[in-house]
Amino acid sequence: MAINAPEGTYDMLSDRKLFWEQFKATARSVFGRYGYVSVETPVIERTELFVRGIGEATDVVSKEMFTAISGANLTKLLAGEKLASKSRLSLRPEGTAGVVRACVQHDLVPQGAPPAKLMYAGQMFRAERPQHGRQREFNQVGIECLGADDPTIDAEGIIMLMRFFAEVGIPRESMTLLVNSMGCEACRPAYREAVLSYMRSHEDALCATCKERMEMNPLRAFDCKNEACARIMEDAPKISDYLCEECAEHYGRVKELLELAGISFVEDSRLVRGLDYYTRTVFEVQVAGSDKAQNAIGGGGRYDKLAEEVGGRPTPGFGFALGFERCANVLEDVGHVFPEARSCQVFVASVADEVRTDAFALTQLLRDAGIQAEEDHQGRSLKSQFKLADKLRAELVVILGPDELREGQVRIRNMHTHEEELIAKDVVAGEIANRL
RNA sequence: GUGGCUGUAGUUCAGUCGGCUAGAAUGCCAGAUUGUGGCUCUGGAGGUCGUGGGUUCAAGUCCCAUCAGCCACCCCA
Repeated sequence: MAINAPEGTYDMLSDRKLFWEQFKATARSVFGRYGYVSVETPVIERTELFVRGIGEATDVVSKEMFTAISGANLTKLLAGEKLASKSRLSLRPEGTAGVVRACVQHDLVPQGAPPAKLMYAGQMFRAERPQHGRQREFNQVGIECLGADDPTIDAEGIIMLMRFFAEVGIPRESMTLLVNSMGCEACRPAYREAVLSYMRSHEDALCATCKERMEMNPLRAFDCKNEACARIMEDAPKISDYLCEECAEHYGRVKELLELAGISFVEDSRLVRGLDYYTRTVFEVQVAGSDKAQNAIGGGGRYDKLAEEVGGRPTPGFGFALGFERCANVLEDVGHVFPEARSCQVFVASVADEVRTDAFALTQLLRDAGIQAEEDHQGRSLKSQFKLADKLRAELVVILGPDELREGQVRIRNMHTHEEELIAKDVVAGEIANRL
């Protein structure tokens, strides 16, 4: 019985893999200009980290995490025994918690230090039913900046995200940047109360799920796609009216800096991120004109309380994540030409079996000279070897024939111009390198 | 987790009311006089009909289960 890849996962085959590598390289290049350096944290973390960091009540933690259980512990668990805290592991559903954990663990932001600017790229896992733009295993690129609460961090972060999208080829006009401020621990409670009492006064018209989340997290009602709820929430209290002086100033400065940089954005007071750790700035980049449900290709914000939440000293933070697969979907929609993995610059063709050993030796020689070279491994006819070279999109074919070899020469054919020339065998590597 | 649609050569798809050896296109392979690719022509190979049960004289076709895909809800990048 053939076994295929699990639900919601996919094999990244050569062309896709090449694009992913280029995508990451572009990220390193763009983010590197802003001082961000690459790190890699474990794909598994202690479940506790996500519960405390992201929030127990969030959907991501309460129903979308993959829990990892090592061999013997599974038996324990099935027998009804409890696992030691250190054995409770989960596949990461997002990247921020792990990076912040690493910052705290290695004290990357000691007293008086400049902010730590880190980027990462890798798989994330969420146990959801897959659909367009949503996989159970997917790839994200993200950044985290810890140790500075200055609005310039937020602004430059958003700017560089937009620069990155532009650089990978997503047209600016197809993207909408939404920004909002969620306030801080000083001003959010009052706002939360205001929304709650507003919702209570309209409780009858709200959908069932919104009624449910009223007590748990009323702000989430802003995300509801139910039309009646959306209409009601339209007139709900606005966070902007409740921000404390510091938060209002911070938010105002972020917007000012974005405008200064010529980044257009839309203020959206309904934008509330689903992860508990966000404070102050939140933002999301949506793709316009998409009839698909998942239209957010990147998002993030400020999380000034997260480091404390995972046991560190108070350290302000800012970060965002962007979805690789979602970006690829958008690029497909706009007709982007994706790179194709190529494995052969030069093909070494044998005219007769007696020269196969020479062909083998020459192929190795070319590879040692740094040239991507390939030969026939299936005893194909010369004609078929040319067809193969054509399919591999070789630029040059070296033709080894008994006649030429007797003269110490080989023939080189340019596959684009069809021109052929004779070259002395002992200088062939150099001559070929010159022609590539 | 809930719901809808789908699963037939490598790929995209036909396959009637359940009925003979499951087809096409494309791709692949081999030829079209001497040692040369793309175009054309000719020929060839390639199918556990997702998987496992069931109904039937007979199942790609009907039923059940299961796996996977697509899409939506929920939620998120």
